[in-house]
Amino acid sequence: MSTCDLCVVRNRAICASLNASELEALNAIGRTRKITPGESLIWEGEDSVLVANVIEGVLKLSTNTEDGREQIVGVVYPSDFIGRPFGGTSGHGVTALTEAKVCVFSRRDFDAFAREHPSLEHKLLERTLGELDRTRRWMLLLGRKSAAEKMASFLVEMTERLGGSGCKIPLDAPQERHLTLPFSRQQIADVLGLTIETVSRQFTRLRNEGIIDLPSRRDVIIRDMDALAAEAG
Amino acid sequence: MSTCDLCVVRNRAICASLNASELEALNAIGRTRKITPGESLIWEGEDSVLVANVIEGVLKLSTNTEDGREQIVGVVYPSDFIGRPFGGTSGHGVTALTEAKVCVFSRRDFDAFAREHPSLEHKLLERTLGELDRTRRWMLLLGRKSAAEKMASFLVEMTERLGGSGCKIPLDAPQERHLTLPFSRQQIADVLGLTIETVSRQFTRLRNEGIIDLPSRRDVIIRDMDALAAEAG
DNA sequence: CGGCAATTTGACTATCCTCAACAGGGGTGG
DNA sequence: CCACCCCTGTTGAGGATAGTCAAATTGCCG
Repeated sequence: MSTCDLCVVRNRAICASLNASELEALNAIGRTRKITPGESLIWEGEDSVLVANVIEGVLKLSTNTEDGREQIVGVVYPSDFIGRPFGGTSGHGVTALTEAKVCVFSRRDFDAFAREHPSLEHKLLERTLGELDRTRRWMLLLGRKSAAEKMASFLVEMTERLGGSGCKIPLDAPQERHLTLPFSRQQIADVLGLTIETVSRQFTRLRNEGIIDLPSRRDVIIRDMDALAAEAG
Repeated sequence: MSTCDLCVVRNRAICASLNASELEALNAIGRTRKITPGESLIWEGEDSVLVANVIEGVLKLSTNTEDGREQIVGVVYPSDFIGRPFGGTSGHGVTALTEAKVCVFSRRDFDAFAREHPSLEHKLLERTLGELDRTRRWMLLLGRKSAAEKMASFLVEMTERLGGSGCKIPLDAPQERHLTLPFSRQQIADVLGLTIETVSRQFTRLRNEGIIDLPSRRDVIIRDMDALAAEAG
C-alpha cells in the first residue's frame, strides 16, 4: 500500500486521474515535505527544478520588482498543483503562508511521467485552464477596481475559498460567516496591489459601517454579506 | 490535401503535434472564419461553445465591471489558441483588434478530439502554462507599477511581440525600432489599467524626452530602447 | 471642404501613497 | 506573575499621482 492511499487530497488533486498501479509509480518518484510559514519552496527566476502538489496549508506565488515592491500573483490551497512543468524558469516564488505539507517531484521525473500518462496531463490541463481563468479575473480587480472594491472582492473570494471553516450556527444570522485569514495585512496589500495603510483603513471603515467584525488580527466575521458583495463592484 | 497544408501557422500552433492523417481529421471538424476589427468571436459570461486557433491578426481578451470599466486580460497573435475547452463559461470576451482569420471548432467536437490525441493536449498544456506565466507577470505591472513604468513596459513588450515588422536598416541607429500598434489609445489604457488621458500624456512625455517618435496615431518609433527598458522598472 | 471620431491638452480633484507617530498584544525573561 | 519589548497593525497629516471633466486640436473619410 502506497502512502498515497492515506492522502487527503488523493481524489481532488491531479492524482485522481491515476489507477492504483500508476499511483504507486508516481509515489515512487515523489516525497512529502513539510514547510513552515515564510519558508520558500521555489524562488523567482531560478530554473524550474521541482513541482509539487499541495496536501495541507496555504502558499503564495509572488513576484517582485527590482526595487522590492511585491505582487502576490496567486494563492494555492490543498489539492492545487505548483511549479512549472516542461522547462523554462519559474516566473514567481512559492512561499508558505501557513504550516504546509506538499508532495514534491523532481521536474524531470514528473515531466517524463506525465508524458506517459495522458490522463494525468489532461487533469493538469483542466487545472491550469481553471487557474488561468481565475488569474485573468483578478486582473480586472488589479487594473480597474478602487481600494474599497478590492477589499470587498477579497473578502468575498476568501469566504468562497476558505469555505465553512469554523462556521457559526446559521440560525438567527443566516449569512454570518467567520474567516481566519492566512494573510498578514502586508500580504493582503500585496494581493490587492495596495499599501498596508490603505488595507488597514478599509478594514476599520468596514468595521465602523457594521459590515464586518474584527475579533483578532487574523479573524474576520462578515456581518452583512450582501453589503460586501454590493461593494465588490 | 487538406487546407491545413497551406496554413501559415501549421508548424507553430497546437496543430504541430499532429501527423498528416490526424490533421485531416481535425480539419474535418473545423472551419476558417474571418473577423473584422471590433467584431467579437466570444462573449464574456456565455457558456463556452467554440474554441479556435488564430491564423492571422490580433485579438483582445477582455472583461468588464458591471458599470462598464474594461480590462484587457490578454492579447492573442497568430498561432495562439483561444477559448475554454472542457466545459465552463468563458470569463472574458474575445474581440478582433485587426482584420483576423481564425480556425474555429465547436467546443464539444474539439474536446472529444483532444481527449483522443494526447500529443495535442500536451501542446495545449504547454501553451496554457506559458500563457499563465505571461498573465502572472502582467499582474505585477497592474498591481505595482506607476503609469510611466506601465507605458515603458508596454512598449518593450510590444517590441518583442510584434518583432521585426518594418524594421529600419540598423546601421547608424542599431536599436531603433518601428512599431505599428494594433491598439487605439483607449485600448492601451484598457491593457494597462489607466485612463486614455494618462496614456496620451505619457506618450507626449516620452516624445518630448526624445525616447520615442510618434509619426502617426498607430505608429511608434523607439529612439532609445535602453532608456525605455530602464523606465520599465 | 466639412463632419466626425480619436486624441491631446488644460485645469482641477480625489484617491491612494508616504512618512511619521502611536497602540496593541503576544511572548520572553526577570 | 508581571513588566517589558518587539513586531504588527492603526491612525493621522500632508502630498503626489493619476483620474475627471471640459475644451481644443488633429487627422481621417466622405
